[in-house]
Amino acid sequence: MRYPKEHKDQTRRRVVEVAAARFRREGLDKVGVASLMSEAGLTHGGFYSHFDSKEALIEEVFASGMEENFRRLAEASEQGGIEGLINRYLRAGVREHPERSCPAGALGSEIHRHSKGARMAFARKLERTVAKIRELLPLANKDRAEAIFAVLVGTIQLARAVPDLAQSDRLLESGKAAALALAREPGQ
Amino acid sequence: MRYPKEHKDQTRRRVVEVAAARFRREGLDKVGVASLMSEAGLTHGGFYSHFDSKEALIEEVFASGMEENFRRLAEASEQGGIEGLINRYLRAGVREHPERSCPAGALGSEIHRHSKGARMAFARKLERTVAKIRELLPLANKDRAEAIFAVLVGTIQLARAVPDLAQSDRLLESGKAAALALAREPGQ
DNA sequence: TGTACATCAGTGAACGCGCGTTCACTGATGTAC
DNA sequence: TGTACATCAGTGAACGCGCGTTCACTGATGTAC
Repeated sequence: MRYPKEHKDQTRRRVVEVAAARFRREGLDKVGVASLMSEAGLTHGGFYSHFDSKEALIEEVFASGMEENFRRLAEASEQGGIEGLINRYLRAGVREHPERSCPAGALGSEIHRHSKGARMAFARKLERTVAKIRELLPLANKDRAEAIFAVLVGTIQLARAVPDLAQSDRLLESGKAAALALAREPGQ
Repeated sequence: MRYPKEHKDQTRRRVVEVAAARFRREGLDKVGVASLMSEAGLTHGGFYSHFDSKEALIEEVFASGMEENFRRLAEASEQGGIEGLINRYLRAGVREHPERSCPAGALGSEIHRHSKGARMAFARKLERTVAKIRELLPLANKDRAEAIFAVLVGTIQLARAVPDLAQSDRLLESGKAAALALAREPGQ
């Protein structure tokens, strides 16, 4: 078929994008290579001319996919500082759409079972997000950046897991209030 | 073979126990019925005289399994109050042994993809754990119980996901300090 | 300008494997007579 | 007390299915002459 030279890169990026969404919604294990490729408009055989294995795709997704989420959080913080970021992260709409949400929230408990490469890529993303939070904090509270992120991750997961909407909403509110308290109240 | 009357119940409990450990270590999807039964000393065919489906076992595990973890947290809080509970939850040893750890930490991001029954059973466990935390808090901070639990869940997951031990240790320390701050510092 | 050929992204059949589930069967023991 | 039979927890072969991966092939287009 001989495509224009940038064609293969475009295809690869499309597969990564599709995977980034599907993985977050359905989990890393539940999404098959064939269904991924077909959603990208291709057949499954071609997968291996782009990636060595499914695990290699997972690494790529953690390394270069899921950027929309970080961008959205950064934007929200430009408008509303740390409070803007917190509210954006724990919006009710985010609970219903894991496919566009934070990787740590969507896949947190699965990552440790994957390759070193995937975990390293995840760790780099985590560091960057924590750094973003840290720069929004007053000097005395900078060492709480990791924990603030942990409240957000834990809260969105619990809010998704619980089937009762009222209980879920309460979890979100409690998480927002506590994350904000950690950001603003003076440390010991 | 005709076994004594309490035999079947014992077998069922053994399967639930094995599943509770394996699920937390390997994930709900990665553990097969056959391997579960063989670890319980049985063949896979017998599974369906105990449970309607694998999903029914998952519900049972959330409903009645994983009790050791709650008991351990309750014990730690009898000795050391909320600080004892927090330190127990975020011990380095817990990071290395998801199979005996908190279901929310080990499976948090997978639960929302499962049956209503499983999610309801999880929600009940969550409520009980949050109530336990709440009773350890000073009056002014009782509404932070959910968020304190969320820090613990988020922190243990991030600490497990990250491959660098130093980064992981930092996450645990930050989580402990923040959870304690939420418990002790006066609310707004 | 026209023809022959090399390239290579993508195709689709095939692989071995483990999954969840079904079902006819086994055989030790409790129960009925 | 001794024998015949019912029970039922557990067995293991078989099912259809989707998985990740391999590989010989296709065929439109860029390149060489």
